[in-house]
Amino acid sequence: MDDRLILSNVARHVDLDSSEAAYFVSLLSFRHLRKKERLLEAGQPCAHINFVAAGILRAFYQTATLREATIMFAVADWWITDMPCFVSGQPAMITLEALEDSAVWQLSKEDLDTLYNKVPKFERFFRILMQNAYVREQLRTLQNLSQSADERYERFLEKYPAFVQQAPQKYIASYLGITPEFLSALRKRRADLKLP
Amino acid sequence: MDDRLILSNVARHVDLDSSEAAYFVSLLSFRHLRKKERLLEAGQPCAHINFVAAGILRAFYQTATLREATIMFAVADWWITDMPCFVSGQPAMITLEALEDSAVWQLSKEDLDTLYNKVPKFERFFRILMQNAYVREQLRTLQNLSQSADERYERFLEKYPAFVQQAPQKYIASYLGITPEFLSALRKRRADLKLP
DNA sequence: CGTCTATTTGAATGTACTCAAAAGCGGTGG
DNA sequence: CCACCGCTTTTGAGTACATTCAAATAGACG
Repeated sequence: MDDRLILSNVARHVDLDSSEAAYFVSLLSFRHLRKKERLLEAGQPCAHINFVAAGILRAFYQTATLREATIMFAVADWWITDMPCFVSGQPAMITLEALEDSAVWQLSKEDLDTLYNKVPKFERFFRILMQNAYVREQLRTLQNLSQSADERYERFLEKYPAFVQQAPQKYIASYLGITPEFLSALRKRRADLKLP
Repeated sequence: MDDRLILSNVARHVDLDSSEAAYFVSLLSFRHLRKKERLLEAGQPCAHINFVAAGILRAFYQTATLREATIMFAVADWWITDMPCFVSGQPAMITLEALEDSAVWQLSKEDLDTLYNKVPKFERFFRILMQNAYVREQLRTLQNLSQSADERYERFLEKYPAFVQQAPQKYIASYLGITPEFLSALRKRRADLKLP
């Protein structure tokens, strides 16, 4: 399997020598996913953190009223898991599903704990990863609080043009916290304003 | 100054020997804040991460329409800063204000970077801190997306009873993403349902 | 006590949702 | 190759949740 992408991802924040890199790679397992296949199902134990090697995944939460809230999308070069449950050991609350044929590297919680102890550089790596994730999530909260659905959609288009290509509209709506019908109406209004 | 609280906070995740603890404390500076005094003002450089030793702080963002979005509250034993700007070096987007007379320990970005290198255990400590912050923020996003204002207020009461005592209602409203008038109406409705 | 700010109240408005149905689109099998 | 099936997106009418604005009331602090 081609481990260059994940190694270059790690190399963005820490320098590994070749034996550290080899050890890290030895802990990973590679997995293919068909479109609509699930990497994690709500209720199951969340034992892995996943690095997307190819394709696109979606993390979503099934609400009480049988609706879905999309937590995040992850394309190649992104990490994704149910972090609350990965950390706490509780059963997963979210489901991870492939939006198209995809491939991931998986690292188990036990192996990650071992890795932290054997190669402490990974403490730094995941510290930076968590820090960035926190920052992204906080900015998202800020936008949810201070902006209208229309503005949030605008920011989403700017920030994640890749997702707009690859994710069905109804999932984008559920990421923005609006109904698909309303997103459709927003888009129509935008088109009417700009084209004629 | 009494450094026991901050040392016990660190001790929750990593064990420091006495020289490491002494070194850590030597990097901290202590600061008192009067009620309404600001520890950080939007537009200024965000040079410090802060540990609340006493009192309560609020982090808020001033929106385009001159309204405020409350990002978080922090009581004693919590860490707070404008993380996006602390990390990136950009000018602060948020303001940190004391809701009552308070006291904080401050650690500068440069000193923290030095600390990471001299005492790598702090990589682990802040990795866990960032991880917890990310998890909290993601759960908040989830609630914002999937719950009504009424439910969000209910969860807030359960999760942060301390804040409800200490923060004025209008700030709680702006944390929940609703207007003070609407929170007042919600509370009235709750009272009418439960008391008679 | 008086002033200033926070909270409450109420009416009118707007933003986003629900429900239902039609139209569009993609994949699959005949 | 195209016709059909299932799923996504669009459209529209009626409704609910939350906001705005204005004014009254209540609380905090000097």
